[in-house]
Amino acid sequence: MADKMRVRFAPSPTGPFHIGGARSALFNWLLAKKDEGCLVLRIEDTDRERSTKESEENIKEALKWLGITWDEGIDVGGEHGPYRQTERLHIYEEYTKKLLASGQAYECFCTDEEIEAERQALKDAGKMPIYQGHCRHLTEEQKEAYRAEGRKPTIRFRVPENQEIIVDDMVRGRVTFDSNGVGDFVIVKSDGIPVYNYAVVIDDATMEITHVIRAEEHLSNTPRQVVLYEALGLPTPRFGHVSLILGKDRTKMSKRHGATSVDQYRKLGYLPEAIVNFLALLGWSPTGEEEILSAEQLIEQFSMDRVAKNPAVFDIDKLNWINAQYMKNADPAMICDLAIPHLVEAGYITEDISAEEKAKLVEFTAAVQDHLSYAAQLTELADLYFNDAFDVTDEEMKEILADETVPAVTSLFAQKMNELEVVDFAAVKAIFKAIGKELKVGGKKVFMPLRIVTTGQMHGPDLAKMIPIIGRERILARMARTLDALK
RNA sequence: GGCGCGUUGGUCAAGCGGUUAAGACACCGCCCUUUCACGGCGGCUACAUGGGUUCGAAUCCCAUACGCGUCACCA
Repeated sequence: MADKMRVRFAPSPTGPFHIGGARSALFNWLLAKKDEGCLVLRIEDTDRERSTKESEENIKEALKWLGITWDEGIDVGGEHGPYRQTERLHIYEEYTKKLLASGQAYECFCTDEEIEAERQALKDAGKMPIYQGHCRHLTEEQKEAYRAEGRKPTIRFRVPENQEIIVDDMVRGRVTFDSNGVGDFVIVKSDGIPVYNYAVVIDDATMEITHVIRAEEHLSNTPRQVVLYEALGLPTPRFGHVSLILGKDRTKMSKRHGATSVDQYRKLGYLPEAIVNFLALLGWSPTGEEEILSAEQLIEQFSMDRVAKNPAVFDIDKLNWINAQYMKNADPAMICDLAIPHLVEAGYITEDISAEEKAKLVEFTAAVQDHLSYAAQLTELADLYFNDAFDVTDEEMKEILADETVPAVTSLFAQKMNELEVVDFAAVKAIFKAIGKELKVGGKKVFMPLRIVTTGQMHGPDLAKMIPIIGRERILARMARTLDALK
């Protein structure tokens, strides 16, 4: 095709922006970037009950945060606007008139109750619960009678019978459906608002979308759309249905599976590059063996024929690992900023933290950032830095402190610390070395007691790094206090 | 229930008729580090089942099982 590729992302603003939506957006974006095509952002807000302005904002913010930019659509404009479905009602109306005039669509006066009863009866009889066409051939008199009753019609599309509907899918291959299994479906609700399956067709066609990349849950809807493209005489785009993202229990990701919105990950202190990297790997795989890939690399390598058919389970361990890779090279001040709300919430600091305290905290962050999967985890290490009043109750720790070498090690440590002019990493490291040498005890017998006595923990970041950050005063006070308590 | 899609290790996955069935995460072990981590090295574990087609099948076909999606005046 000579024309450039035009793809779109068309979320409905009905809740927090889901991680699955982010992946769909990402795939479209990667494809557009790769082919120097155009990504359109359209808002599908025909569900007026559930659509909110906040959700729309949330989606835009999340996309921007992830670095997914759109070339055309809400906010940025373009030649195919407007880009919000509720602002396009007049466009749909034109097409509806044509369909009605040609008899390809008709008014349906059935009530919810009638439809429901019919559906139930069919189900009970073990048949397909599709609309039986009760209103297919109403006369003008019958319609008038219904109107006089106060019934407001919906508009149904007359689905052609005995047709094989073919969807040539970029990821699934050729999928065929029988038109008899579809049933006349509603295209315009009784309030005059078009239904998703209808609006999406007109929008994609009039926006000249060439490739529709979306989640697999839409595959079963596609025959309806194909049949509409044909009826409207509009060009059908290429489809690509990407499989779903599942939770640990192999069902569609939902609240039960923990954090599911982009926002939640952002707040926990995950980095956008890591999320993008992780999402790209969920359902797509690179040719090479390297899995840590920048957006530029992803764009270069991305292609639809490497998109997997099978659904993928969201693996938080892998996300954590990928994020940790990006965290290592990240600016400690930034990580610290991301962690601060969590430190406040955990009660370690208050929001009005001084510049001096903040600087210390950044130092601390720098010392531990290799240990973090995401910024909020800093709270798990925060005791190290903030808690001067820990108690040693753990039996294993007590045992280590009961060793005969401990008194000598601790007192020599205190002495050497006090003699120090500058307390820095090299100096502390030298002290450890000297203690081991002078007392002829192994590394473990030097480090473990001192670690426990100064931090109340058995594991943690490099002690020689931590001591200068916590400071001589506090370190020695902690040690004295702990030793005292054990007597 | 109808229709549709899927099924390679615990997880993500490569594989497109002939491979010792890649790689990554997790897990385990070893090394490095006089602690802890990081890092390095190594190990563990897989083609859902049953029939075909073929000289040869993880790869092609058909059944079965299981999972998921969809059948709204939601998107």
